[in-house]
Amino acid sequence: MCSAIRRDDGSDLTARARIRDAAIVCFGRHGFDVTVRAIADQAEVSPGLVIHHFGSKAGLQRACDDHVVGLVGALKTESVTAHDDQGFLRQLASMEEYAPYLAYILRALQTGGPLGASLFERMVADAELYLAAGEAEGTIRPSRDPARRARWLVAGSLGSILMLVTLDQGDQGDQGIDFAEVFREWEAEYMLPALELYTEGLLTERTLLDAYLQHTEEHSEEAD
Amino acid sequence: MCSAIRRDDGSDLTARARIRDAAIVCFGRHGFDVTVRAIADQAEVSPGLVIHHFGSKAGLQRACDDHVVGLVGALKTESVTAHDDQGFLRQLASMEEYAPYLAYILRALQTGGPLGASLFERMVADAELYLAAGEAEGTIRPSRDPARRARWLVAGSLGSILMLVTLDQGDQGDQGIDFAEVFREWEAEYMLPALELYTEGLLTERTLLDAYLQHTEEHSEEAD
DNA sequence: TAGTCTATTGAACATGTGTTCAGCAATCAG
DNA sequence: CTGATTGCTGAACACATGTTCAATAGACTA
Repeated sequence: MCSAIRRDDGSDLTARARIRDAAIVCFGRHGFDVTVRAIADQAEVSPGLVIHHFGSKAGLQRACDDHVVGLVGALKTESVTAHDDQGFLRQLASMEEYAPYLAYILRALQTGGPLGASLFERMVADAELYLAAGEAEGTIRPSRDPARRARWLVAGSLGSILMLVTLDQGDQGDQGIDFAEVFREWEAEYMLPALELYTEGLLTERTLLDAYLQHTEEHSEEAD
Repeated sequence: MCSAIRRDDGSDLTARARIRDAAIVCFGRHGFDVTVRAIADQAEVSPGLVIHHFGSKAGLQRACDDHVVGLVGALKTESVTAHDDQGFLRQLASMEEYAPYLAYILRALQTGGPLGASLFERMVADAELYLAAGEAEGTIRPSRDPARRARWLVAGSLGSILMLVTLDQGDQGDQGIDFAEVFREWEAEYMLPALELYTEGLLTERTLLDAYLQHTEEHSEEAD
């Protein structure tokens, strides 16, 4: 019935699971335009079987999305981390075996679509919680609009990582990117300016902020 | 010889130029996977002529890249703007007729490749100049590493815009995105948290920054 | 051992896409 | 008007890719 047979190469996964995992690897490495045949090769399986199990390439991608969100949910609940706004991605990057999932997630964020959007919203919500906690214990400055600040921070740090990965590495030949290495490099390059900005700010005067606050205040009065 | 004939619809461009412009529009709207047939339709021209003029689809994209960098260079020299780190993109967005080029540029940044990388470096260089000028006149705080700060700021703001555009809008049907509108929305959403962060910072204590500075100092001593 | 069932194959099909090429029409020289 | 040059067409070709399906192999039941 179920062919979860132990195989010669040591893997003991159902063919269905093997195909899904191979697809996650391929999608992450080469983007969502990889051919079904390439995925089938990676899974050491015929192209027909891929369709047989998932109905279509779109169905396969949906299965991958579902598997990834499930995995992300498990990771989140099991470890109450979220130590900073990139904590979750960092956690993934630190574990060698999760590299394919990280690549898949970054690809989803880069491409857009429902998975990317939902993951983004999730990270925004986490960041908001974390910032609120920091604010409560006095390490984070209060904001006039905490929700938007959280979105802005996540979009900025996530977008910057994505941008740097995209511009630096080309297609990287045929092997995946070492994301642990990427995060190390990112830290070496940008930890200093980020901390500088976060503790000391960028502007010496309040004029721009005050002008903006006054400007919006006037507009909200007009709306009354 | 040159068939720059005035046409019925009012355009007086060479077919070559018309194809190039159509390609920029299509690449920007739908990404670099658009078919040459779609481009040919947009240019009201046969698919064969596209290849005849540019040799291949890759050649066409190269021509588009060249045209865009030329246009960017012209814009930069003619107006000595760069009023903030996104000044250049904003300038493009403010001019209705440049919308296709803006879309093309964002697509190039999102996809990676030589054009995206070179544009990014260009913006980093501009931001560095602008920040140095602000530092000289006292409105911008000095940094321990101005070059990296400029990169970090550009990657963050550019990446965030790209991220928001990507996640919000799907393929947007068949018409392009109104980038002037996008920037307006972006401003309404994130101007406040950005200004807050830039003037007041995020952290209340210097402990993280000081710890990092001490940590790197120790490491540089080890290197001696 | 024979039979059945199901996971799996791999060749074939339909479609989409980049590219080619023989020919057409329009312009211009004589 | 004739001939020629040239920009241009659109049908055809080669190939890649998602998908189908008849045939196969391998495991389990009796």
